Amino acid sequence: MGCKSCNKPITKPKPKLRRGLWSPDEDQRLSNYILQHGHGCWSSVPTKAGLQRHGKSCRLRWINYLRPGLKRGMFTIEEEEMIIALHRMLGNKWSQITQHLPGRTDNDIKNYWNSYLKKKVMKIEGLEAQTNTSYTNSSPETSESAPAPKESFQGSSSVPQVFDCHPPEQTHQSSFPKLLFTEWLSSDHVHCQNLVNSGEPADPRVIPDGSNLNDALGYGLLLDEGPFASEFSSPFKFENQFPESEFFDFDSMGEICGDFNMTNGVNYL
DNA sequence: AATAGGTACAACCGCACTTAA
DNA sequence: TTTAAGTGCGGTTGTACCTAT
Repeated sequence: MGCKSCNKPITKPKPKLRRGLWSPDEDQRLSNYILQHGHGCWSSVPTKAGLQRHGKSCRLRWINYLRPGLKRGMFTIEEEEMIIALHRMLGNKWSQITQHLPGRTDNDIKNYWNSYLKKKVMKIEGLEAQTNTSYTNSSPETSESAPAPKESFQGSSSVPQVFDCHPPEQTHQSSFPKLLFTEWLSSDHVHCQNLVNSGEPADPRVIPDGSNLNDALGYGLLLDEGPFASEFSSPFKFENQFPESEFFDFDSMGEICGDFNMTNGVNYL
């Protein structure tokens, strides 16, 4: 069978294909080709771009490294918190988590999680387990092996999706102050610096050491009160947790992510 | 200075899904 | 309906770099 998009039969891959790290020259070739012609059928890209690589390898290189608009460098506190929160809800659905972090790739996020965030979350949860034994739902395996929730997201984010969260009674057992996710993020410009610089949250709603968002999302603290509770109309919803009118709005997260564009001077596709 | 261990990042592998013939 | 190729995704591995001993 031929390639769907280029309508040409694809010859079997050449036996001599390069592997391993990409050279600057290869990057340049691939980048030039795709910017001029688009990728079209990935399997034909290497040939047309003059590369001795698998189409799959080209695709990965483009998506994870060469694609315009990628954000390089350290993750911000906001991104970190968002990854933790999303991972708690979605599990290892990196592609879905990536949709809410413009400029980051699933590979970036996956690597960051595996190398750093996972340990951080485990540490936080370990502390929580020590200090508050009532948080039994915060099991380490949730973040460790992170199987996707039974009703986890399937398909694209444009399709209405339902979160399967913890039972609502937990909401009222927590000693932590209640905090809207978007509300918390809206104050990020303030509290993040406070957290980092002073070690004490300026906002009493914010819990130090990055645990506030985890707890808020993990124990159903979000959206049951607060100034923005009535403004949400997103398809995202904690089905078993909130009244009909109270939704968890990822569109708002997207707007917040928009700040990244501005602050980093990066244009995203 | 040498080296072992840890970390971060890039790339590959294999599976599942989609789609066209 | 079947089959084969393309594509996407998550898991894993390889490697360069850093740090502690």
